[in-house]
Amino acid sequence: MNRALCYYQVKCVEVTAARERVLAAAEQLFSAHGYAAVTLRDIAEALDIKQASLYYHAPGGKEALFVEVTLRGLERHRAGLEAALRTGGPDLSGQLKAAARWMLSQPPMDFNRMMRSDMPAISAEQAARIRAAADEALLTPLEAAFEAAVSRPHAVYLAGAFLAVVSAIHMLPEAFAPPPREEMADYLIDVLVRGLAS
Amino acid sequence: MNRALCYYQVKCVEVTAARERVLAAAEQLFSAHGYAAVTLRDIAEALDIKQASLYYHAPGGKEALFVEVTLRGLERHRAGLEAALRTGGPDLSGQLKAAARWMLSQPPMDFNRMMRSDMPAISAEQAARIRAAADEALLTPLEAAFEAAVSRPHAVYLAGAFLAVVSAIHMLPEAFAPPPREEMADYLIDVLVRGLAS
DNA sequence: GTCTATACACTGATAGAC
DNA sequence: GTCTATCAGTGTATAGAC
Repeated sequence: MNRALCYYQVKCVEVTAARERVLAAAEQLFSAHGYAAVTLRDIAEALDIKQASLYYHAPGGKEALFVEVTLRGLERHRAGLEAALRTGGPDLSGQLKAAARWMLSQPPMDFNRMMRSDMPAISAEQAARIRAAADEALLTPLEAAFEAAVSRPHAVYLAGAFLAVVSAIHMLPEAFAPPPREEMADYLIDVLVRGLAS
Repeated sequence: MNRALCYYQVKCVEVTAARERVLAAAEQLFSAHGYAAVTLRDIAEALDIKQASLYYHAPGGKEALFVEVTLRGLERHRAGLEAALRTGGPDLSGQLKAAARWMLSQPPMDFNRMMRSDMPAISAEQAARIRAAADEALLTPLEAAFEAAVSRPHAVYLAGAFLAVVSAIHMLPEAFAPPPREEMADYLIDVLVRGLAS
């Protein structure tokens, strides 16, 4: 992407490495606080550069930067989530625990906030792209896993509930999460699979 | 509150009624899109007045307005949630379904976004007040209900998971929620209580 | 690649007329 | 109660030096 900036291989390495720092900082801040709450100065400050310098790496401006890192993050989520579900073992419980571990290893994504606060703030076309990517990256693979494991209608509800709970665990403030978040997730997955009374 | 504005009873009625409109519009917008994403002009536009006119009803400005409607909303949630849990019947399932119905009847609150995006944008003291109110209004009553019904550790995890799922259902875009949200909530509560295999 | 300087729009907030 | 007018501060974005 944006290979136009890279004329020689040796140069390209440097360019993409520097650009990576920008994208990573932007992704971290956007995913943590949302599009409206994060300013370009916040991102620049995290990189210890000035706001205007961001335009060298992200000539498209704030919205394009947000869309790029969000789509990138969703694509990474899709790949990691599908891999986790595939390698999590034959039973649903193990698959879900692997999926939760994967999600907890990534920068937290607040899908509710993305849909209700971030999407209305950007152009309709870009919002539609992100919506579709989020659907394919998160809901679809989880829905398939539930569908394959339990004979129940509305597997998509279960996928959505799973996503909501894991996201909520991920976004707990540090003060509220002294036990590892993975343990919380495992605990709640056991409840989901076996029921409260077990 | 702010009774200083009311000198006569007859005047007071008008004042509080007009003020109510402002608070309701502010609460709706803030709770839907978050503190940073909503401008005073957005609120004024929803009321069909000019931005400066808001300062008659909310002399404290944007942050004070946000804190007031948020605390008000949380207090309403606390009262309604406790009532629902009390009147939901003897079994946990009925209590949770009543609680979900209550929450779905209210303007949706995105607690994750509140904690991660809205709180950092306001003063630390006000943020602490809201955090404490949210804890007491939502987590505490639900935790007590789980604790009373099932002999399990970590009832607070279950309370948090319940909140996350109901909030997520509440915030689904209309396009994704043709079946009544109450049915989704009931479905997922049944899964929670009885387990996936049932 | 990063900087300074700056243009321009938007936002929160105040003052004062009606 | 609501308005117009206005201001300072902030945010995005561009131009150009180094």
